[in-house]
Amino acid sequence: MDEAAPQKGTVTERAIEEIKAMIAEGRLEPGQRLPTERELAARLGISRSSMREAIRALTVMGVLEARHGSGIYVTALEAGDLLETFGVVADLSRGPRLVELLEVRRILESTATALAAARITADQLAAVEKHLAAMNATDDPEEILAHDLAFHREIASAAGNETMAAILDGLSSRTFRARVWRGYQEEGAFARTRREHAAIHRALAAHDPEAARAAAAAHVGEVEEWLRAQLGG
Amino acid sequence: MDEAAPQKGTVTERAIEEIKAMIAEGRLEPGQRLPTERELAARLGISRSSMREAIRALTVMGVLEARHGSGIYVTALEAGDLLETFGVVADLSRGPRLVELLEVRRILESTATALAAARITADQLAAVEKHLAAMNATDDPEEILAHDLAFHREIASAAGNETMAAILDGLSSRTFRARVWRGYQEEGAFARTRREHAAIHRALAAHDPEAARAAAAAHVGEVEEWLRAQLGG
DNA sequence: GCCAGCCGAGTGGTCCGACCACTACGCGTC
DNA sequence: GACGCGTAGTGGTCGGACCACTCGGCTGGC
Repeated sequence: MDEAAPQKGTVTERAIEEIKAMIAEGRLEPGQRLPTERELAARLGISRSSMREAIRALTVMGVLEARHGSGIYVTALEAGDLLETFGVVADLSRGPRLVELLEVRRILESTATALAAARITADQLAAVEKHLAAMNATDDPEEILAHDLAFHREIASAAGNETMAAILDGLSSRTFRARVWRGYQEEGAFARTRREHAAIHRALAAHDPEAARAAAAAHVGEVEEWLRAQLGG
Repeated sequence: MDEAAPQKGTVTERAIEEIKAMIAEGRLEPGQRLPTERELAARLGISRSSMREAIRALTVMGVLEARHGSGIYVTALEAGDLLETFGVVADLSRGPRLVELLEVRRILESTATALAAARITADQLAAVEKHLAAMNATDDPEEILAHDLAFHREIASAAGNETMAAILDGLSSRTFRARVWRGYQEEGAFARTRREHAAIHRALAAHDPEAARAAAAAHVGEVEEWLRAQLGG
């Protein structure tokens, strides 16, 4: 019938492209359920094993979601779904690449904080303050890190760009920060971090974008410079 | 013997984490060859099928590279390898998400262009000019788009941050731009785009970071505003 | 002695069929 | 009417078989 398959690349890659195209062209809507693995495989004329590999790849990328016993669904395709893999990049980057990543974070974080200063609501500001207080009230590094992350996430969210917030979240992923912090805290940078956070909060409360941008840039730049020095000598 | 497996999640997910951990902890170096699929599967006590799904997922993410008949290798783990999936995000984003993505691009592109203005060498500037000239010398939309992409990639590269360049490359991926351009060009924005590119080039040649930042921000912002208007009404 | 070509072992790529684990829905029971 | 059980159907896992390709060593001729 339709043996026009050009045979480009592996069959699994073709399957991946096929499903991506279905979504991009609107043949599959976010949240919609896909045909079963067995039918998808039959439809493309490939084995279920190959189709499963394609589905797994898209699942890991956050495009699809497989529910055991129920079916395969397209995710909401929101920023958070698709940008989760960004954390992997941060986890596997090393050396000079890590500094570059931190530079990207500095650029985005400073802009996001500036935007947040202009737009933040009272409720959002209260949430920021909650994490700031919790961060200063404990000595458990684990807990401090968690509230630190939430602190910045809340700010990024207040900037009104969920995509940017998701990227920043990935750039500040757990292992990434933990790795850098390990040696950083030992140099008494603890107090400095606390001061920087206070400065950021002050700028947000005053709705001062320029001050917020400067404070955020300095905050990230601090770590950036330290890391650069570590690599240099 | 060692039945301490906590059984969290699917076996494939565990395999993915296992391999990622091997790389993150330095047990696997960039470029190094992995054991065979069959051995990896045996080592983790899972079937080859499941292991293949894990490998496929990591391959798509740009962490691993499978060479038929030869073996599986860790990629160089350079920015380009890992951030290739970023293009998928751009391809699948729609509506408000697309505007947010463009906003992120505006922020990064303007900063990258400003950095490039300060650091660009004569050779790099010549490369930029080459694409600019080629872009203005043809009417083929396909070719224009290609040179447009190369124009910006060259600039991002001159900024000295390969990670940022890779991200911008993903944000400007083929289908992403083609999709937006389709309707954009019809409104006579062609001449305006050409003027904006000229302004960017002028700022680069003059080594004027502030002018470069403004020109790049305006260039991206132009498309951003148009897209925002499309969605609004 | 050297080089070209062949060839086989080993690798990833694909397929098949079976079974397990879980979910969802309907039917029967209370 | 609500509850609970059973069953059909789904994704998850497994094992084995075969194909397509790569690469190194071997063989043969020059």
